[in-house]
Amino acid sequence: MAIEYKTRTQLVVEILREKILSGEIVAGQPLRQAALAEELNVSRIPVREALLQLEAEGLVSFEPHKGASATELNLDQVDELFELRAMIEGDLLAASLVDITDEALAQATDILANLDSALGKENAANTWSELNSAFHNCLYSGAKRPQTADLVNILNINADRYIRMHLLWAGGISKAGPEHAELLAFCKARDIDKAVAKLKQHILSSRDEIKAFLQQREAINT
Amino acid sequence: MAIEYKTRTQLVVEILREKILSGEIVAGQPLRQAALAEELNVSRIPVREALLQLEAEGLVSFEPHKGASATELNLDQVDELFELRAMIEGDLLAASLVDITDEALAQATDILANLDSALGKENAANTWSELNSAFHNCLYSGAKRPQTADLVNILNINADRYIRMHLLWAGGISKAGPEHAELLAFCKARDIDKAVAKLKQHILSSRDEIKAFLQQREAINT
DNA sequence: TTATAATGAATTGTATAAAATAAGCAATTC
DNA sequence: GAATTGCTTATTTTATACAATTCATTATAA
Repeated sequence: MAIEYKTRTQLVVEILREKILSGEIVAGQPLRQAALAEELNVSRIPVREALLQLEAEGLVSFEPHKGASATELNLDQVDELFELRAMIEGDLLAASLVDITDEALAQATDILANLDSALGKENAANTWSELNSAFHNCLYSGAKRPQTADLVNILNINADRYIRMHLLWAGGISKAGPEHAELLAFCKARDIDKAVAKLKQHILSSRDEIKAFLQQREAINT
Repeated sequence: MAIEYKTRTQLVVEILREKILSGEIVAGQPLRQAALAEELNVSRIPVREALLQLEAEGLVSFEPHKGASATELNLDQVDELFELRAMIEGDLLAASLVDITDEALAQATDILANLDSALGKENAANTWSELNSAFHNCLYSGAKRPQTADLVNILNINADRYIRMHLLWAGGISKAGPEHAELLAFCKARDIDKAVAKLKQHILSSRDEIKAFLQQREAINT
């Protein structure tokens, strides 16, 4: 595998994205260009460009002359985000299952095994969400829809913030394990309707768990 | 009305976006930072940042150390893009019609009148696509879904490139006029199912016209 | 002849310095 | 004393200068 060169901007994007997703950078907190530049030992230009890219991903908001901050997490966004995901990913899965390869399904099976064993271990939230993305992307690999796949990835980066928070504080999405298994079974049977229904239900049930958790937290913090 | 300050980057974004949408910057053509900077009388930094933003919108592709270029238009993308739009905008319209205001519907009626009279006049492509966006956004105004609305806008910016090209070369989307009128009638009757079906059919029929046109052009150019 | 390495011009990426802007505080006016 | 104006400072935005990379071209060797 070829090692790929990365510009400083790309590196800064990855570092900041990870810090935001993991919660190390807390929502709302201002992101000072000079401070980040010094901390990461680069100039402010790559920091600026990285912040701009993260804004496009929805993780950062950027106001002219006022600077950037990690976007806040809130209940209304969860609804919108997860419903968008259910709709788009459902459509993508349907398109994918028409001619998904057996290799892709076998790979998904492998990932699922790792996913189950990841829970409870060190750094569970990070590895879990990475494997979770890999699992879903694997199922979507049959659809030749690069633009839709890109869009799904952006939405998932945002959903990831909530999922990781939930994993971290509540220990996990309780129903995810069995739901993944059922989903994969329907995919292997090439039962498109049932697979899509299960996927949508899976996404919406994680939404419900996350919303319930957020509501609980909000109640405590008031 | 308050005058709003704009950074150079924002101005460059707007100028370049318009040039790409209007076809003045042709797809595939490399966008040299130094040349653009000199032409617009700014330094390369705002040009770079503008190009990055346009990449996030999908109008430009940016490869490290190789530079930027306006993305190419092609048939496969049309399919994906317009099908995504049909699905997402259909969903958004359904959510909107539940509690859309009469003012919004009246405004849509006004816009529609202007839309019909815009065809054939000078700069038809530009004003038409602007009014077209305004019309659709008006119908979606009842849905309180800011994230989805943002997404729809990004998709529409991309679709705009094809629509304008088609308007410019073929004189217009032939069925758009009557379809808009029917759509608005269903909305006023608050018939959600029929309105959504009409909207989807409207988006997909413009897709078909554009695809047919592109295929024709491809056939000529080979 | 062909493949490979060296060269240099063009271009992008990054650092640093200068300019522009916003927000808060002091000075002034009414 | 309230409101406005003018400064001060922190921060962002932009310009300029330099470093790194790519790509095309030429030179060299097998």
